[in-house]
Amino acid sequence: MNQKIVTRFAPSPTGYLHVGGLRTALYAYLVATKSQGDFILRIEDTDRERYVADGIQNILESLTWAHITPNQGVRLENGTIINSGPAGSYIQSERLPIYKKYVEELIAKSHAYYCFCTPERLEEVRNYQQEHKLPPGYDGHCLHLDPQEIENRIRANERHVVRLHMPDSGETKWDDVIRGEVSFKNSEVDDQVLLKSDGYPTYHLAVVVDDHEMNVTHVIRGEEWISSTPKHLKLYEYFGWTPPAFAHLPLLLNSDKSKLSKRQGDVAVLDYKTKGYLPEALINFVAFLGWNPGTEQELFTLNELVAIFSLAKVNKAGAVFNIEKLDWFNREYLKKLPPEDLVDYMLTYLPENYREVRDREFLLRLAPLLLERISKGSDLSEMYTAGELDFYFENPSYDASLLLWKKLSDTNESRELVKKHLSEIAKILMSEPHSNDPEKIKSYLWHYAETNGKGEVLWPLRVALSGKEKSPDPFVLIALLGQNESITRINSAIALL
RNA sequence: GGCCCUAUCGUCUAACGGUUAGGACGGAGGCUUUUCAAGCCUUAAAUCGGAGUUCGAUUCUCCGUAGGGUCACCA
Repeated sequence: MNQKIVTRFAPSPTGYLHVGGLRTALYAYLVATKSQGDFILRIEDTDRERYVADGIQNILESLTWAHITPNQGVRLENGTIINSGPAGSYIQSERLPIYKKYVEELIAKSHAYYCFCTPERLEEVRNYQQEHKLPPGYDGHCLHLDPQEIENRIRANERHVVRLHMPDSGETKWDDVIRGEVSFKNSEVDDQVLLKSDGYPTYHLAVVVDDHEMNVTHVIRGEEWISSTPKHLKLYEYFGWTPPAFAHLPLLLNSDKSKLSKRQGDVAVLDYKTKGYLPEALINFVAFLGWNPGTEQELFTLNELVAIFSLAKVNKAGAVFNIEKLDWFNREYLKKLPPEDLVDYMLTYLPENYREVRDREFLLRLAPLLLERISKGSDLSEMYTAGELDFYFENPSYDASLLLWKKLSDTNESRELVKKHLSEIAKILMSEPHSNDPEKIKSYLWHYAETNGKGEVLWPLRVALSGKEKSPDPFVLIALLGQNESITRINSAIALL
């Protein structure tokens, strides 16, 4: 691929970055990076009412966490927000004069016109159209205003907007990278507002002007933009610009197939971070929502995705965001974590004081045991809350009857038998010369268990060590706890019986 | 309602117009086993419906149906 591709991700800072946005950003990043082109981050903050103060921060944090980093426009460098590139500012609210200039050009060419209609009148028009089942859209009321009247009303400071003048015949079509040819009749496209009465551009104007000024070659965005693409195409035509390629991505869906929303689970990227999903897992998962490599490989690093990704293999139908599959990806990536990282990961989901109780060596042994039983960090927090983790850090307390294997009835004879086994095991553990050699100990214990009945020996031993009905096996626990602590726990069990 | 988009297992998806319609997640069963987890093996599960084109449609066309998107001085 020798064409240098320029893509952009252009969120508006109205809250948090959600996973759908993450996928859009990912695809745009992959396509640009693959061609060694530019991936721009632009902030579309032309709606002052929905503006959220730390919106930009949240977007950048989310992308940085996911390793999707723009090389132009707004980005994070050493924790501070920078905004730079050949096009000047990449925050639209700082580009107002540019939009104004282009709007004036459009008006001069009669491709746009002033409109003085009040919100109330527009509301009435809408209601009328709805009642009479007419196609919706602006009725052209201000299209043919007398130039002198326009001038007077503007001079009188009457509130006004500027609208795009769509032709009433013909059609607008384009060859969508993902969907093939899409076309709309011009008469069915609304005379969209381009410049609002507060002097800010609408999305439709700003996106076209900026994509052009920033040399964007591929517009990669969600399917919800399909129906406004004709307006954008008309603007390119009116300005005499070559339009970029358009790729409209399939939507991400809730399990009921509606557009992915907060109601049915987490949608914010940082929520997934908080829950303990690894960025590699989220990225890998989200990459597969609407795309596949055409092979049976499912695990890809970001760089591998860069190498193999292609818009040509993106499919058209919406994709349900299936958290179970995400969990699987996360488990796969958890398995790949180096031991030290695993400990740090585990520790962030356990109470502070837990790291004081045990030394690093112990935690290094513990982490794989725990991580094998969860999908994500928040599962650990839940296990802790449920009291399932305490025995790793302190002597467990439990009912003596738990020490009896299911095949033994709770009689004095049984208790004596268990007591005998535990005493024998304690002896084995205390005896030299196999101290501190888990493998040696295991072979001795295994031998004892095989000759005396595995269930009758191993079950009470495991319970003595864990105090739980379910836990890792006793050999693993002895290796984890060490000989001395194991003996202590066994003796406590004997005392219980 | 107008316009637009979409349609393969429950979910993500694969299949030059010719396959026993494949894989993954999840499910079920089994092996292993003192319990749990992991691992391994096995298994159930899909081409929305109807026409047409064709020797042959999951695949191409049309019509239905269903779902979704969009119809703001929001993006």
